[in-house]
Amino acid sequence: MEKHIPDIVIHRLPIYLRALELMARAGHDITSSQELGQRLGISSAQIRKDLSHFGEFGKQGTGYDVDFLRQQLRQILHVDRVWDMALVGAGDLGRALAHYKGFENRGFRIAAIFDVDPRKVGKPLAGIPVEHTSRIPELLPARGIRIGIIAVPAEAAQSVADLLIEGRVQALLNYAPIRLSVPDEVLVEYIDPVIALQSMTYYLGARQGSGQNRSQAEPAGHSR
Amino acid sequence: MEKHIPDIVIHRLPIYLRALELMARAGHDITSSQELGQRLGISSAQIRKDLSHFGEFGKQGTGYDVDFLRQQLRQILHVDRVWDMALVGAGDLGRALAHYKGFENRGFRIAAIFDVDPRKVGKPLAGIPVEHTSRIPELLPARGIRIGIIAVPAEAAQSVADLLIEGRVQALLNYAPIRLSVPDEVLVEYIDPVIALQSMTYYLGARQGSGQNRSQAEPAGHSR
DNA sequence: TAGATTGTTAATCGATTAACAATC
DNA sequence: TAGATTGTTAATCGATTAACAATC
Repeated sequence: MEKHIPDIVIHRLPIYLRALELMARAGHDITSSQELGQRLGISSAQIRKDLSHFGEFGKQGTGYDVDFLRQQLRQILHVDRVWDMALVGAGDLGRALAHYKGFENRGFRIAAIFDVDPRKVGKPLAGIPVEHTSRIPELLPARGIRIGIIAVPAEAAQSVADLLIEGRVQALLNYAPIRLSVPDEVLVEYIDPVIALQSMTYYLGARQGSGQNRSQAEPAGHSR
Repeated sequence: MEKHIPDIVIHRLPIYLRALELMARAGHDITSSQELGQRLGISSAQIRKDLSHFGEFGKQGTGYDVDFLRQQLRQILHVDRVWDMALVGAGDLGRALAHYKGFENRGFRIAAIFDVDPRKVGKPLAGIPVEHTSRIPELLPARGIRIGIIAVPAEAAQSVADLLIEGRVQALLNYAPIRLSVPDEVLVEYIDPVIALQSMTYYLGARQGSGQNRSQAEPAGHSR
């Protein structure tokens, strides 16, 4: 009987894990909620509270064993295994993802690549043969792939999502700047750099620039 | 005398804007908080509350003029102009970002590219000459660039951030899977696909797979 | 006018933090 | 033992939602 754990807590765990991996590699054996919090800009109380949803991992007076907590988080997040993923889109972004070294060791691997461009189909990318997008529903279930990455233009993203779902995928990482409509049981995470940039320019706009970049005509003024 | 607006509200505005751009392109003239909310999976009350921080943009009984609200949000987020950005890292990811069409029309442009690889320096990428990373502090201020994108390996990310800050950059978009330490006044947003993926595998792990992907040795079991 | 939807208030809900007993 | 840090409780803080008067 699992009690419900807030989604926002789940989203912080990978950040804790990433910090612990780094500490482990730096030869750190022991840490504390305070040290971890300082490093991440999070209060120590919050880290202890978050972890307490899953069990007791520390020792009073000492803190946490870096490697033990790391293993526990890997289990909790289910990245103590390797998840095969299907990448759709072999353009520039797809290429970058296919070559990305950061998946290895963090629980993920691109195991299949799809594109609609006949010039790309058949040729390997990062050692993986590119298949035609239309074959997604046929090929995925047999390979046990449960995660899809969408790296196609916005116009194609929804139809690719539909194909992936037909292929029994349960989680989508969407790089297209568009909201997907999917069944309730399918998880979606979005990556859109412009969304991140625009929340920074909100704050930047109010500040002084360098004085050099005012060449562009400044429109009517701020809201209000 | 601006009252303080919660950061979480600011982070939702670009999502509203993106939806409005889409509606505008689809020929939608008018919308309502309800329609917008349904489309985004957000309550209508929240949308009205968020917007109310900045003024009154709607009409009782009618809703919002799509184009007017879109223009207002563009002003509020300061993307009613074009922001020049410096891209650091001309590898696969840098290439993908340099060619990315999604910056145009949403307020951004890559105006300078840097890399340390002498084979890349001097050659153009997406029509922009690649300069050596060491020239960042010298070149950025003169060009009025206030935003930097970090697309280099994790090991190099902090030193690149330091160079960008020396070059007077005020906002960083960091693709390296590492937390940067920067002065308080510098804004940072992080993009790490693995963080997004790991929060989904938390939920996926508890579910049934297809039965085919159990070939990999399953470790000790779930937490607890 | 009747119907619809806003902007806003007050109530609810949930997340963060402070504090501390337990204990290594 | 003295010092440190956990896990947890209760208090605080902040965000979301429900409801509705205002009004187009």
